Amino acid sequence: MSQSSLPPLPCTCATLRRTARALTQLYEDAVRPYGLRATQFTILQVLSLAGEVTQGQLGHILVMDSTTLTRTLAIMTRRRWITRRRGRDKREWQLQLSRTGALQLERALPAWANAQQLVKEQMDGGSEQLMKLANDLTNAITVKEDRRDE
Amino acid sequence: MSQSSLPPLPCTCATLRRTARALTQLYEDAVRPYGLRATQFTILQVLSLAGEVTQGQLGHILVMDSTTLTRTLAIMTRRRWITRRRGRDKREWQLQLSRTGALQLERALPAWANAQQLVKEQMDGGSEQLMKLANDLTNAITVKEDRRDE
DNA sequence: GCCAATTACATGTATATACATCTAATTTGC
DNA sequence: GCAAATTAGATGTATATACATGTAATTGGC
Repeated sequence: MSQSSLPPLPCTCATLRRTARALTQLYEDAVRPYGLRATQFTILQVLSLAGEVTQGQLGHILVMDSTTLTRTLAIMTRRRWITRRRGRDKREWQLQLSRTGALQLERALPAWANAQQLVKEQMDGGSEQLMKLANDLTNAITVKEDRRDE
Repeated sequence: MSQSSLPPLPCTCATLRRTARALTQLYEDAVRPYGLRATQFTILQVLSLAGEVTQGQLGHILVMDSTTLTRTLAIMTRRRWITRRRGRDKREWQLQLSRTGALQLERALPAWANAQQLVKEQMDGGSEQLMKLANDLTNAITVKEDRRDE
């Protein structure tokens, strides 16, 4: 089994980027009917779990440059999936899932769960292992200065 | 150990995309002094290993849309890292690493090896496991129609 | 061999992504 | 409390990425 049709790559980064592309195709096929991209779905889901967070905190959680989020959040705010208000610190935005956004997430959730289920089945128990290793690596290489919040 | 500073994400796709972003930062920091992006380095390395391939074959290997490669290859061809010539089938391009490209790869290789080594150390033996699981998943979800070449 | 279907790549468009640089707000030293 | 240093996010720019669609070449059916 596992009759490799893809040549292995010598580079860990290239390998994980390739897997991310493959997964992105699978998941975007799933949520496309709801007008969502992978990143957008992820942000909806994270906001739903995390409640109110600043743009910078969201960037930390996703290991994504805060200025990258400026563009994606602009799209999502325009579509009224997210509400933003200034925090006590007037430089930062407090972000929250709007009712529309929560509804949007709810609608797409079954399609996402299907993709998620398919991955679990294909990996035959290995998906938890994969997630754990991926998270260990992310934690290990994500710069420590990013901590201070806890 | 492994005092998780990052919250786990419920989504396999989001998790792997996050890891890919973290890895990309590490590896791009390494090869940036040589004017290379992660994707560009990967293409140099793959061409060095694979010899002459068509654009479509390269897309299969990287699980990347062939039309995406059009843009990246245009950049790399402009910089003379790659030579393209029409194949017997005049629709396709036969791609090859140029001497300049091979030199470019050679120059950046030690910096890449450092990043690679750092990942290996951080993962304490788990990096092979991670690569294997990632490749299994990629093979499992990559559409089978993509085979015919072997 | 011809026409229809398919294939390989190009192009238009939208989003994702990061870095350099900029501005405004906050924090730190004194 | 003020000036200097830092921080949060915005903006300009370049690349990465995929999909829809277009064009030219190839293949398949007859």
